[in-house]
Amino acid sequence: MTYTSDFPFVYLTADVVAFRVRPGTGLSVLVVKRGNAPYRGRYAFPGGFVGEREDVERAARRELREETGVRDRALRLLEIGAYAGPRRDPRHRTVSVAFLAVVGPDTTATAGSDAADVEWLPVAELLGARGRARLAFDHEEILTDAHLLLRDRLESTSLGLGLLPAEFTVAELRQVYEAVWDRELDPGNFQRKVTATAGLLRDTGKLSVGGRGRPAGLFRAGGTDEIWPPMSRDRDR
Amino acid sequence: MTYTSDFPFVYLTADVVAFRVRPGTGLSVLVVKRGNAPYRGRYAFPGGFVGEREDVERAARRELREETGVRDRALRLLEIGAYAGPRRDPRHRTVSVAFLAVVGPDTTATAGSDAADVEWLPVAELLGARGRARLAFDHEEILTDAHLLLRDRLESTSLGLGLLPAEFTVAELRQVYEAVWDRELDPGNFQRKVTATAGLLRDTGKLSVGGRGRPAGLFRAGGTDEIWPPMSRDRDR
DNA sequence: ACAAAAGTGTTAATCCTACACCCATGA
DNA sequence: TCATGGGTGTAGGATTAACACTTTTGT
Repeated sequence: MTYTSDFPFVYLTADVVAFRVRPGTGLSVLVVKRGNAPYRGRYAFPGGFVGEREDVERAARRELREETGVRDRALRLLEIGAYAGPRRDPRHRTVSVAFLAVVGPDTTATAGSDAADVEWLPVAELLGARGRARLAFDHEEILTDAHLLLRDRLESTSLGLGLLPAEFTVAELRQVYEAVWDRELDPGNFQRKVTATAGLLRDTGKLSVGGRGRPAGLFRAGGTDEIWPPMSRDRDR
Repeated sequence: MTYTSDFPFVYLTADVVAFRVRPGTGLSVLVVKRGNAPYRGRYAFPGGFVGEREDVERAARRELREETGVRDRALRLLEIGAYAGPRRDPRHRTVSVAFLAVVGPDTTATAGSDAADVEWLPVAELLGARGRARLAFDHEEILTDAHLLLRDRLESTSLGLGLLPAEFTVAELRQVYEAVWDRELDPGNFQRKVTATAGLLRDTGKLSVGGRGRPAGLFRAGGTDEIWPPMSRDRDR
């Protein structure tokens, strides 16, 4: 059908910047290789038009589900911001509301119905000096903002727990922080900090198996979202 | 003219939540009384359509200028978020990008060209139990978000300085914090904190005149935006 | 036994809070 | 002189950073 309007209008899309952390590859982000112009061959974040009566966050959640199969209702999306520059899409003025998502290390990319290449790419590759011009549209700016938001939220919220399986050790949680902050943390102090923050972690009583050294306790998310006082709080980053 | 589209589209508007602090009335926000349906008689934030080739932030700046005369290029707008619910405007789907602005205490509301009532209303009146249903659309939610953002930014940035004249005393800055946080602060500790934060304030060498008690030093913004370690950092709020 | 990783103890530095106290002005 | 607010001094508490040290496992 054709829509008509007496005023200038824009298209509305929802984009998702989904982060994942794996021991080997560190912090990665989910991208789709574009098969068509504009920006053919470059990477873009999963996203698409918001349905006529659809909520923007719901659209973002739908995009994430289509590319990863993640349908966790508890998964929270954080709004990064609105990207609305008049020339950001050469075809038509488009406003994208971008959301940040964190998923577990076992989340894989499932090729979308349009047979596009869906990949997890390390953030360092995309934002480093060598990685420039690999992202489509203004998605490099979106990634920069998303990365900053992720780093910031790890300080004072439990967002980092979303990057782990349901049960995890304190060392795994520390490695998540080290990957996101690109910085080593003192194991002892980290241990004390997260276990002393009331409600952040729940001890399962179980111990991890395998691995070198003394077995570690297994924890689950404790339900509290706020970390107070915040983690880190250093100004060298 | 008439615009046509093969896809569903939305209107794009920019809204400004401008805050002001005055000794008597505390923290207030700039609103426009609506003269037409929908929500006739309720208050809305200054805002309007973004021009076809206009940047959203520029549109917000234009709206603020039209209602207050403020044309300060240095005035920074902080994005609060995008408001895009499918039913937030009963006439047509409209996406509003809302910005936070802080202006000096002498900024007055200038009636717009559409002769609408432009007023500064205390935030407490609009968000308190008695003030419910005085704002149009989803502007109560926007105000809540703006208020939270303002309170948060005062902790770690120099944003509060925007609520003062070019030259001010430490006590005036403290009163700004007290108005925004709705909480009394220890004058001595506040003095030490803001003067010890490198680059935050610049001492003019001049002293305030009039007023009771010992004259206070007059300061200007020092240029640094970051306050580290942050102000306040208490969890009683 | 040794290496490796988990987890605890300890100390010193930093920063904030509370509040005492002196300073400089108007009434 | 007294009240008022500006500004500094100081002691105690909370939190962190650095690192030593013990615990518990695999090799």
